[in-house]
Amino acid sequence: MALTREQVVDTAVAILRDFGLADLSMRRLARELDVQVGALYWHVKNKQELLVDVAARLLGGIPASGAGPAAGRPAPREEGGTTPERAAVVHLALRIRAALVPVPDSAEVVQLAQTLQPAALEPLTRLRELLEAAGVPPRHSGWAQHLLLNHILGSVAAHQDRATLDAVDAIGGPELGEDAFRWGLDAALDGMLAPSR
Amino acid sequence: MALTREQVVDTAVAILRDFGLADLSMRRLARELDVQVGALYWHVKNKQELLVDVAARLLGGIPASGAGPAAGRPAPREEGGTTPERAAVVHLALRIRAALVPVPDSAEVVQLAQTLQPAALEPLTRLRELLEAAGVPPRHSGWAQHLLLNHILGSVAAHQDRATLDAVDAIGGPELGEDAFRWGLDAALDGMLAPSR
DNA sequence: ACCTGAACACCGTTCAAGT
DNA sequence: ACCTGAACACCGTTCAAGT
Repeated sequence: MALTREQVVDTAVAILRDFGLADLSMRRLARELDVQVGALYWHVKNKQELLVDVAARLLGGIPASGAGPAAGRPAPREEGGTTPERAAVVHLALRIRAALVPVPDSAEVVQLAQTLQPAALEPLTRLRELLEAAGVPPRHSGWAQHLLLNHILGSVAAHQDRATLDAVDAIGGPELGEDAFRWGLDAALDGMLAPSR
Repeated sequence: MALTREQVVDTAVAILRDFGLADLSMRRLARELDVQVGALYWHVKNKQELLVDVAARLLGGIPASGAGPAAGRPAPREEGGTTPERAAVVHLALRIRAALVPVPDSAEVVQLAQTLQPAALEPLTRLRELLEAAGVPPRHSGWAQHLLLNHILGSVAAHQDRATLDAVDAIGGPELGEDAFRWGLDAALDGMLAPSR
């Protein structure tokens, strides 16, 4: 039976997950699927388009989660210094990070997809909506979204590079695990949600 | 006369600046220098090492600037809500961004260099020192440095991708210029320098 | 509609051999 | 010490031709 685009994307994700981006070539992909390279180009325009699909699949498993749309009215401050809307942002950010951390070079792939087709990555647009619900004014929510996304992707990349470098050479630098991520996330949110802004 | 490592790095920077990372191949570099490819490998271990040197040169032009070492004692709060130490951080971040923005794909190159040889990029270690001087506790300054660096590199990359995509296709998304950068920088610093942290 | 075979124009890296 | 020539093992993309 005929090859499908889904098979192509599935296999691409599998190669990325198991061997990293350097091994995710069109030729390797074709070999894995037992077809000639040219066959792939009937299902996919080019490699970039394929990587956008890969990124979408990586983030596709993230559920909509609770914390529904309470946009419009300003977020109420709670006694603990946080709000449910802010907690929803934190929760989504952690989910995105958790989805990417186990997949090598996923940060690079997501960044490419984000610049090529921002609308294709639903969880990232949701992040922006949640930021607005948490109190970031709409004229700044795009900036806020980018700040958080850079933090997430930077954290994922550093974490993975750390892991591979440790296995090879063992050089310096701070740990940059989930603790560092939460610290930066909280700091950024504190700043972005400050009453002055 | 003989080729030098400086010539190799200089020419690599020139290619990056004029044509981008996709055109910066060892073969193209050799052609530009009128030598065979193999000759490059006498002066440079491999392409990654070369790119570390390229990144160092891109950031090398940034002067030490004022705001000397006032580390140790806590930063005094001023009436304007800012301190000279904080201003020094902002100033350096803007200098780094300004140095990278005109060079295509420079964010990618710097990120690679930063993970490969963090100590090779002096302005980035200085950024960490300035953050400590501004009040970030040493156990968090590595995290803070990474948060700011991700913001800088993300801003540079988005700005450049924007420019190239606009020339081709014209798709959506926020502007993400220097205004966005300063907004995120101020927000992040507000959070990181908050008394609670 | 879907795929093969083969080509085009590239890569990074190595290394014997030359000067 | 410094470089050439040539090879090895790859790339992404295109496209006539087959079924």
